[in-house]
Amino acid sequence: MITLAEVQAFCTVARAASTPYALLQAVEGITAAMGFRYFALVHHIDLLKPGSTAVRLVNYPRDWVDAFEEGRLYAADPIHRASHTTTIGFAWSKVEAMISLHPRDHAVLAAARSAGLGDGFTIPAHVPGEVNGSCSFAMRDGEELDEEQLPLVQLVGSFAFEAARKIARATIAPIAAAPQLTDRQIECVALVARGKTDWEIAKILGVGAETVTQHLKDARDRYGVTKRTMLAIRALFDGAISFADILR
Amino acid sequence: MITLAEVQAFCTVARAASTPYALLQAVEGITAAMGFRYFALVHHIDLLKPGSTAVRLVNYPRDWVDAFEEGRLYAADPIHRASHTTTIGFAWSKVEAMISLHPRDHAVLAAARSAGLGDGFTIPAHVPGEVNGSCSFAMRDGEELDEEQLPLVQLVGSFAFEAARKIARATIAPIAAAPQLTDRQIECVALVARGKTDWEIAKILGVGAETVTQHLKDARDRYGVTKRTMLAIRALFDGAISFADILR
DNA sequence: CGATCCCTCCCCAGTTCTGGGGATAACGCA
DNA sequence: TGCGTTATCCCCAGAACTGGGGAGGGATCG
Repeated sequence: MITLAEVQAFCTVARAASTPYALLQAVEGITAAMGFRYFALVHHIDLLKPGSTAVRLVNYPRDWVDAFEEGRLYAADPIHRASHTTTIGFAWSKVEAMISLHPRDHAVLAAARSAGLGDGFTIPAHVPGEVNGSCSFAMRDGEELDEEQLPLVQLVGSFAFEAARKIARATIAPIAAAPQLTDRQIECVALVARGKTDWEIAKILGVGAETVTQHLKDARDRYGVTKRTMLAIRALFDGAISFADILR
Repeated sequence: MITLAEVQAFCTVARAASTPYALLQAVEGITAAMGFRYFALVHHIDLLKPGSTAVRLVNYPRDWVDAFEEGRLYAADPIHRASHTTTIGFAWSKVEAMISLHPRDHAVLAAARSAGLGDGFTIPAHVPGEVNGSCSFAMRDGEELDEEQLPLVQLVGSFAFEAARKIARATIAPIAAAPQLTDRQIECVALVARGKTDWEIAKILGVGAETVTQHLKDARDRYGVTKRTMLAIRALFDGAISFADILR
């Protein structure tokens, strides 16, 4: 059982780490201290792509890492997908309650188990405009999570990811600086995201159709995209609009 | 000084809270126990807009709340802006090191102080595709933060926000059960979400353009939508595709 | 075996979007 | 006062999407 003091000590060390290796050692130590066997501190993108400088600190079983990269699961992995739906850590056993699992997902989970991974706990790490990431800790197959300890595990995960992010920040290019849309542009984009045509949006806002077309033209320019679909999704991603605005 | 056990107890209570009022009471209790005076658990959007299902639990001084809403600071507030750049909590005194402050921002901070707010600690809460949010705790002006305690404060903030998010979600009528798309349909939708045209998708997948058009036609039918933008967003919402699939 | 689903391809007519050009007026800021 | 930003409106041509229709082949399941 780990103590709060140990977590704070880890936090201090992690914050001070200036190289991935230094952080890796600190994470290795705390992982064992928390009773876990494996950890994975990653951004959810293709980590093998040349030129990638994303966060990647992993000690998962070799077989599973290979299978994961083989299958390009960065985005598709059910644990990662589940981490996109919450702000706090969750046990892997709860994933079924968080997202709907495709048969393919069950296959992924089974493959992870057969590679030696047991239950685990994943802490999401999102920053608007940056690639999503997460910090996971896992047991060997057959071992059980210590529920009591999970809040501290969550703290460790958050600190570890932020430390890794700080180290990588110098080299990670943000997806793109989130441009600021005007109020009117946001209103138009929100309605686009609801599947409205320019003409319908114009009726709703009480302006001319040409005006709406112009607002959307400007908004596309700001994001540097050429399709209204991309516009809606980018606006969603950085929080200019939200699902709550769109779906009812 | 609060203990980990108290945090865990709060977590249990918060998780069980099914109404904003129940959560409010729990947050009030823990705020005092942590030695803070004020809290603000909010989404960074216009909280007065009718029909909003956003999170909003606040006990800031009345003057400041009014000034805040008057100035529509939801996304412009320097504390909120700073919270958009990190995954872990931060003391307000560190904001200058996180973002560049305009004279306007200094005015905002001065106004908050003169309304009675002292130093504070803010925990960001981001979920891709949702409005950004945060949970802040603040002292009276003149009092000092207890550095030792901040990790626990961060935990409390995370749990509180997630609990509020859960309650806010429950008030939204559940969306129609997610239809299952075929593999090919999902591939097409993922590329649509990246702003590709049918012709481009056809080239990427190595099939005829008519085939892609057909897959997207079928996918729209399954979701009961008529626009590819809606299709992409619905698929995003229920996890058929993810932001990581789209943005790199 | 038949039924059902999935993937593939095709045609067509009408609607909608996109990227070029324009323009005017109002507002705040320096 | 001038400059930038925002919001509003207008025209046009070509590209893209949408909703109808139809059709063949393969896999799976009862």
